[in-house]
Amino acid sequence: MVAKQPGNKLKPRDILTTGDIARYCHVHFRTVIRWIEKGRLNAYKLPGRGDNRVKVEDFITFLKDNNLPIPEEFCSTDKRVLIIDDEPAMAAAIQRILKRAGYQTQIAQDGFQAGTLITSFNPSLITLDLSMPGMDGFAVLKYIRENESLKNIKIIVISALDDSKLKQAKSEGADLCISKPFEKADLLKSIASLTGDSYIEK
Amino acid sequence: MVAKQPGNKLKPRDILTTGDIARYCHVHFRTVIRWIEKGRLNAYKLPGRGDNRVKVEDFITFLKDNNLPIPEEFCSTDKRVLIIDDEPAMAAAIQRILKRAGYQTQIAQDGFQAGTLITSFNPSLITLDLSMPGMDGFAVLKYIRENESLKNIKIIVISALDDSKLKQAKSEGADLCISKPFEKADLLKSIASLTGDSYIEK
DNA sequence: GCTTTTGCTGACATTTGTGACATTTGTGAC
DNA sequence: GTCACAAATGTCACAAATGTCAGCAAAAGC
Repeated sequence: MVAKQPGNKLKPRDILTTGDIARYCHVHFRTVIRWIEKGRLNAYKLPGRGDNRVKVEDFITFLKDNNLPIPEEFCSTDKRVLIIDDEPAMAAAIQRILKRAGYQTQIAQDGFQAGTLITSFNPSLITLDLSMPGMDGFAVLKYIRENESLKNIKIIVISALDDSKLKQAKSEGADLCISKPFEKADLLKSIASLTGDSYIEK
Repeated sequence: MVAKQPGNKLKPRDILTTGDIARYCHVHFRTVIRWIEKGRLNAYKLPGRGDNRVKVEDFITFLKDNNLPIPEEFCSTDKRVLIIDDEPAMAAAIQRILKRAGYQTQIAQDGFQAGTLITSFNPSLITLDLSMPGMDGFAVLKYIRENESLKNIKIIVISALDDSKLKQAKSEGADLCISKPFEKADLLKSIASLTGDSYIEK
């Protein structure tokens, strides 16, 4: 039982070296250093020789900014879905469908939970039930769209409300609306269209 | 700066080992020892084997000197207070008092905002109005206390509710209760007692 | 008392930064 | 098309920093 402390192994790598990035991008690490020097890629330096270290989020930002393909290891961040629904049965149903399709999911049953999870779970997409007691779905829409760090989150409204309300939701920031009851395939297709995944019929 | 509450189970770390620093910096502890040997990082040695120990303030100084990112655990030494209140006037009043006393503040006007801010603003203390339409203050208390990453946040309940409700709040996780209307000094004293700051009468 | 974990040391392997220089790529003019 | 030119990228050798490993002993837990 020597060495190899779990703490040093960083399973989910969140700090990268220039060499790591060179391998991911299939370029020479010298090139990576030049990207850093020119400020294209955000990094910080270790004391000694000045070795560069890059946070994964900075790397992802860099990749997105330059339309580079994102390595699979980091794609998991793109498959996180937050389900906002106060009815446990409905939330569980949505969760089951999404989990089976390979998405990571979390359920929020009220506004406070939704808020904590949206910043800590960091989903790339949320499903939002508009008609929840004690929570104004439209306010959530508005807040997300006006918040710089959240505005890129895709939002699918799932609701039993009438068409005029759904139209309003779209105008206030929802990317898509699905009316209850819905088909499993509809949900998966909608998500796939927003995340850029391909939807495979089963 | 460190809270010394009698009920505080989690002893705040103010002395670090090389292993701790290695984990924080995502570096091998051998490297940390070399930083110490070269005098880049201030440390002292224990008698026996000569184990290195680093004071948190020295570590922070080291991080700042070298522009390294500071782990979140050490950011919480800041005086960040989240004010959860749906009445803009009341929230603004509390904010004014706290700002003048040197605290960083943010206001959440509903549960969703409170949730997003509690994980993104990362406050070390929150003031919570229990009686807010559309949000159950007790549910918020419960959620915070049951959540591993939030449970260390201090909570001051500010409410016009009767004593039995305030007692209930305390039993469900509130550190202190203040009944409306309150004196400015009461609020500041309460906060100071929870954060370990000293309260200076003006 | 015991066992397990953690930290130090020294030797060695690997990675990274730097500078100089070669090669490739993109662009616009002809 | 091709030519010249600039910019980006790759290559190389060297030095320095960092990582790895094994053995040992102290520290921590029980």
